[in-house]
Parts: sequence; structure tokens; C-alpha cells
Amino acid sequence: MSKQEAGENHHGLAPWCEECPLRRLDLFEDFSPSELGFMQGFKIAHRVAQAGATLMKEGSADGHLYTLFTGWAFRYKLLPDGRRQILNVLLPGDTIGLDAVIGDPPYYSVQAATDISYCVLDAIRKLPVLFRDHPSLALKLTRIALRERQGIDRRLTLTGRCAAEERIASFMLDAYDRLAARGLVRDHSFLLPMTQNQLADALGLNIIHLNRMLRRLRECGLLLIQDREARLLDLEQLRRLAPIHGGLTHRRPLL
Amino acid sequence: MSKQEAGENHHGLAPWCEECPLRRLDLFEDFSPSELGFMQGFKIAHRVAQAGATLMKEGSADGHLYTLFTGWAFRYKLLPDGRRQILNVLLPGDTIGLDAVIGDPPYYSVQAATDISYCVLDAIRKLPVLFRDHPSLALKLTRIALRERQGIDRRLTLTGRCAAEERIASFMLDAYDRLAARGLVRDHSFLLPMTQNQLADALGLNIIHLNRMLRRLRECGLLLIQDREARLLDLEQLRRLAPIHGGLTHRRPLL
DNA sequence: CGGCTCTTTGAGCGCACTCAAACTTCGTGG
DNA sequence: CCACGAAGTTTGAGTGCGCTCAAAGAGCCG
Repeated sequence: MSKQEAGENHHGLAPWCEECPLRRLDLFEDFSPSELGFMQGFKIAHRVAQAGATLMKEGSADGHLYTLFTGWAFRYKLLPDGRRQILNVLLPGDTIGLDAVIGDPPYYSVQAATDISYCVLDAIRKLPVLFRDHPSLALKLTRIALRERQGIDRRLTLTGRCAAEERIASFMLDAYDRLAARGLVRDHSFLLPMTQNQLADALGLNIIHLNRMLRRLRECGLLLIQDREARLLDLEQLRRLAPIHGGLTHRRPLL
Repeated sequence: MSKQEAGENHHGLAPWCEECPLRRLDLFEDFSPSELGFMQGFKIAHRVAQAGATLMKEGSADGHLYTLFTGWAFRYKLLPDGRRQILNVLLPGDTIGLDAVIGDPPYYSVQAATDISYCVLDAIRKLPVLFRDHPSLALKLTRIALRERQGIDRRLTLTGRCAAEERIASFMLDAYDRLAARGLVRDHSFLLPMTQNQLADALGLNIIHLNRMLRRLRECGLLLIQDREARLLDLEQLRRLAPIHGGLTHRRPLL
């Protein structure tokens, strides 16, 4: 696994917060002008990184907070013997490295699944000011943390109590819903830039078993994965199969 | 499952925040006088509930926030077909119902495992004031949420990637460490007020299989559970068996 | 072309499950 | 006092889901 560097990018495509296209999505909550003004000073860089790059590594904090702007990433935990659990998948608008709020170094790592771009927020210097002078943003931050907890709770329930096919169906519907809210779904299909190895680590399954279950779902006409693209062939049956779905439809806070 | 009522208790044993014995534990962070003063007004009742009582039910919010004072409780999610995943175990000092911060009703339920007592905080009325006037408490709240996420991440990793015996060992060591910090461990043993059914639902295991694994651990001289009491017979071997343990040793925020 | 990563398939094992039932404990009412 | 039922624990028997091991095929890059 070659380590790739994250690159700085101050020019060109990095938008000002006021014109951030993410904020225009219905998915995210509105911002007051004063909030926006603070965020503009909070943000200190816009960076890009290549697929496979490690954005954050277990045990080492850099005092920054990121907001994913384009692309996919995932947060995971490694066990000493090499086993990996992917804790959640990060999509545009998601916050990375909330633990900077605690001050403790993170107990997990974050890796880019595609080429990505992201905003860098100066957590260590600006968070105290944020909490002191912008209670509405502080509340937003807390709510982001609680949303994340909700997502992990779902994943835990799925992993602890559901069969392989149920997990896959729930995962795909979840990705479908989240991507649809970002305008990244066309005709019931979306880009799925994860290897089956990563998918398996996210679902708590063995890669070989996952592969077989994907085949079965394909043969049943529910789901097709091909060339990094997932196509949900029968949404209704998928929803019937998935024990957990929906419920994340409210507007979400965005930093 | 008989539904039992939670009882109000304004007299006698309910301590003022200033003299709260929990705050004296090294486990929890110190409080400034101003924080303490606010908390005193934040707290509107001290209640008790019987083992088995439901403190919080999926979908219904009462605008309150609780801090568990004595006893055990657990937070869980039910699937439509009755399967249950216990998301985490709550011990004295833990916060219940953080989602009141969001305003959304909770997507999970909370049940008392023993007779318990707990503080009731007037979230819906006082949280805005807290965020506006007490940034240090707001930060504390956020950090509590992030601590919870950390715990669930651990549980997810355990459930997704670890074998039954590893899960049991990690769970027991976790309970051991948390209870020890509260002075509730004597001679490597502690009260474990959970049925095997509940344990199984917490670990993502079948109750019968759990029972057999407990027997095996007992026969290997690692662990003994009897009469609602757990005794860790060989801490060293348990730690060697558990893929995840420790790391929660820092002082924790308390509301 | 070889070397790499990822996907796919086969064969077979075993961990964790289901089904079934005995036993213990405890509270309740006859 | 014992009978009874409810809830929890324990054990046996047998199945199957999801695992490991092994290897072939597919796509990509140097």
C-alpha cells in the first residue's frame, strides 16, 4: 500500500464558504450570515488527496478538523493482528476528525476511497472561540457528533443482529439515500468506489462470503455491482429485505 | 414484561450537585463553581426506578436529559421482528438521552437493569442557555457525545471482527475497568446484573452459544459468573484474549 | 510479458445458530 | 404447605451460515 501525500490547493476550485455548492443542497441546514462569516475564518485551506491517501492516523492528532467536499472516504479501526473494521463511510459534507474537539488523538484512521477534496478547519485555535462566541455553531457541532453516533448505532445493530443479505441490503439503501440527497444518483444507480474487501470490512463479513451473497442478490434481481457502479434493480424488495433503512431524512447540520 | 413506573423523589437521599459523591471520584473532571451553580438550576428532580423500568422509549421524547446516579441501565434498539441489539451499558455518571440536544425523538430505548436512581435535567428549557452562557459546559456535552461514539465504535469493531470469546473477554474487562473507577470492584469481582439473554444481545451472540462460551471460559479458569456476580479469575489471560481493552482511562466529563 | 490487485469459484470445515427439553430459582396463589 | 407458572440457566443434538484454504480468471500498469 503506497502512501500518498495530500496536496495543498489555494487556488481555482476551492470555493468560499458563501458560495459553497454543498450548502445549497436541501440536505443541509441553513446558515446565518454571522455563522458563515465565522466559518470563513475557521477554514484555513482547501486540499486534495488521492485515492488511498491516509487523512488521519490512529494516535496522531494534527489539531485540524476536516469537511469532506468531494469524493468518498472511510473511517476504520485496526486490530493489532491486522483485522480491520470500517466504522463508517464518509460522503461530501461529512465532518472528519471530530475528536479534535476532545483534544485526544483519534483512536481510528481515515482513508480516502477516491480522489477527494476537503476543507481544513483550524480546530485547535478556533474551537474555543467558536464555543464562546457562536453557541449556534457549537450546538451544530454537538448535533453532528450525535448524528454520527446514530449512524454507528445503526451499523452496530445491523452487524450484531442481522444476516449477511440484510446487512448488504441496508448498506446499499443507506448509500443510495445519502447519495440521492447529494444529487449523485441517476436511474437507481450510483458510483460505489469501494473494493469488496472494504465492503466486507464495513459489513463485518468475510470477503468471499460477501462475494457469494452479492451474486445471490444479483441472481435474484435485486442488486447489480459492476465496474465500481451499484445499481439497485428492485428497491421495493431491497427495502423489504433490509431490517433498518430510512430515518435519516431530516436535514443535517453542516460545518 | 410488566411495565413499572418511575417514581419521583425530592427528599432525603437526593444530593445537591455540590455534594454529589460522583463528582468526588477521580474518574470525572473537576467542575468550576460557576458550572456547578448552573448545574444546580439545570437539575429539576432526582428520581428512582425499579429494575426493568423503561426510562426512554424509541420515538417519544420528553425533553429531559438524565444522569444515571446509581445502578445499571442499558440502551438498545429493537428491530421490527423483535430482535434486539443492546448498544451500550450505562453506569453511574453516564448521560442518558443526549438526543434531547437534537430535539428529535430518540431512535432507541433505555431500560433499567437494576433498581436505579438518576438526576433529571431540564434539557429543553435550559440547553439553549447552557450553550449561550456556559461554553465550557457545552464543550463538555460535546465531549460526552464523542466519548459515547468511541464506546460504540469499540463495540462495533468487536462485534464485526472478533470471535465470541474475544467479545466476552473484552466486555468483561471493560465492565471491570469502568466499575473499578467507580469503586464498585472488590477482589477482581463485581456485581453483573444482566441476564445471559441481555449479555447475548449486547455482544451480538445467541444466548445458547454465549452460555457455552461462558462455560468454556470458566473451565479454562479465566472467568466465573455466578449469582449475578462476575469474577475475573485470570486478568492477564483475559487481557491477552481481548483484542480491545483499556484506552478509556482518561478522566471523563460529567454533567 | 510478468507482477499486482481485485474478483470469482470450488471444496470443506467449524463456529455459531436452531430446535428441543430438563433443571433451577423464585414468586404467587390455592 | 405444596402446586403451579414464569423466567432464567444449562445441556444435547443437529444444521447451516459464514468461515478458511486454494486457485483460477480478469483488469491494469510498468
